[in-house]
Amino acid sequence: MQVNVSATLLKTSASKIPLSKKKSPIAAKLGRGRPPKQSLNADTKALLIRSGLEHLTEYGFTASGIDAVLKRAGVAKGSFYYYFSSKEAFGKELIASYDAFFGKKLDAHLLDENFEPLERLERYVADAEIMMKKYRFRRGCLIGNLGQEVDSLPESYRSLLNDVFFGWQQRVQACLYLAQWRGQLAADANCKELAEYFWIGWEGAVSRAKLTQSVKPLRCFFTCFIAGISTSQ
Amino acid sequence: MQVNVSATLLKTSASKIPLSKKKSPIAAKLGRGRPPKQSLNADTKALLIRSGLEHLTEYGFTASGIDAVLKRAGVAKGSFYYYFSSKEAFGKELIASYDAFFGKKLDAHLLDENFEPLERLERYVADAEIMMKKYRFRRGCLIGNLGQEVDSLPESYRSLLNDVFFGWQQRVQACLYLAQWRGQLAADANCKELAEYFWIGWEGAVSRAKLTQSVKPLRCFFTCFIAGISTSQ
DNA sequence: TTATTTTATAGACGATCGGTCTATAATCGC
DNA sequence: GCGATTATAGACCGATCGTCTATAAAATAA
Repeated sequence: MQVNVSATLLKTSASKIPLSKKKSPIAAKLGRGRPPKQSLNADTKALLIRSGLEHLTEYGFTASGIDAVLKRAGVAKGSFYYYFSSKEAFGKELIASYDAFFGKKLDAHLLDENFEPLERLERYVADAEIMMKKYRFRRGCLIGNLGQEVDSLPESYRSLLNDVFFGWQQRVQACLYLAQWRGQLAADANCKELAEYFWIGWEGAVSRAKLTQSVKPLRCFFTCFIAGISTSQ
Repeated sequence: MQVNVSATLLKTSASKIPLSKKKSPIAAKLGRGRPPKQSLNADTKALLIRSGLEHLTEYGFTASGIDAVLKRAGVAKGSFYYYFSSKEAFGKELIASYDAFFGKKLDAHLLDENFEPLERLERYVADAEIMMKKYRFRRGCLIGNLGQEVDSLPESYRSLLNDVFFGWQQRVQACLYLAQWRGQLAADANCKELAEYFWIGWEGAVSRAKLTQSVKPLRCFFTCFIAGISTSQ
């Protein structure tokens, strides 16, 4: 009812004087302003971050428009710029959020004492496979995506992304050291370099899995990676 | 006359906004039309492709605007849409051009009988290092870039990119087979899979080299790759 | 030569979309 | 209650993409 009224008003004013900033005589503008509490919109900011992660893991930063993120979240633009000062700031929060989420996942696998170190890595990879399949190979790695387009991004992103990769690398490195300690990896293996090597190749594998829409690149990578390090003795 | 009419219409509709788009009264627009032959503008189309390659290897497809490509080439828009029906068509020609260029480079190295097969691969990698340094780690691999953003691209691009990768993979595969034939690679090595593995990891390494602006990822990748395949016997 | 067609360039234009900002309303603190 | 704060709706501006017209050199035909 009120909805109809406001729609009519809008249409009228729009057709006649599109630029007029009339104070609408009837303040019955529905939808404007802060909505009633009953909206179970738990946390708009968290919603936006979630939506942003979904979009950016799929399309990257440049190709992701604010509007699309908002639409998926069912939120209006005004809210976005209430919570984030800019797309750049939004991206930084996404990086932090993704890093936190992903770090936890990595730890859950790589510190899992129920399995041998290299098995833990394998289980992480298997988990990633499941997730990629679940999202039909549309979502990749946020950090990998942003890393590829870093030259079109705010320069401040570069070190952020490098730091995230470094954190992941250290986790894998620790895992490899443990394997080495347990004699499951050659004593002369360079765990630091191998950890770096792992992430370099893994990001390539995720990217290729998106392109081919298949788990094959992930498996190819991990199979060869393990074969390569386990026989170097 | 028609010009004036349209201008008038425009002015009317835009009368509200003081954005006077003056049509210069004198049509002495210099530079209009086909330019004199003396312009040694060898081949505008080739120029555009070259400029496009430079841009897209650096920024990818989505982040590269037509205008930027034109500006770098010193060409006006009219020419662009004379040679290419759309940005999508342009991108396809870029892919084809890059594939041709890159295929030649690969062949030059991988078929170079002056070196052993694995040395040839190493020499390709060394060449890539030089090129990345030369362009200050700003230009990556066009196919890798587009592959990463394939979900934001025309769907027709996906198979194109896959095909290009497949062609490169076959070249490396042949090189590995030769190494195997010469006893420089384990007889039971799976050359097909290793060739796939190579490109998966190599693209990851190029991407990371761009991010870190360093050759280290390239070297890390190749060192570990070679170590992994040469000891698997 | 002169007239006509073809080739190629310059850049204005409209539609759309990204990011920012303003207006507005619900809620909170006192 | 009543201002201050919180949070949302959407208008606005500028940039970009692709189309379009105007223009003129070059090629071709008469």
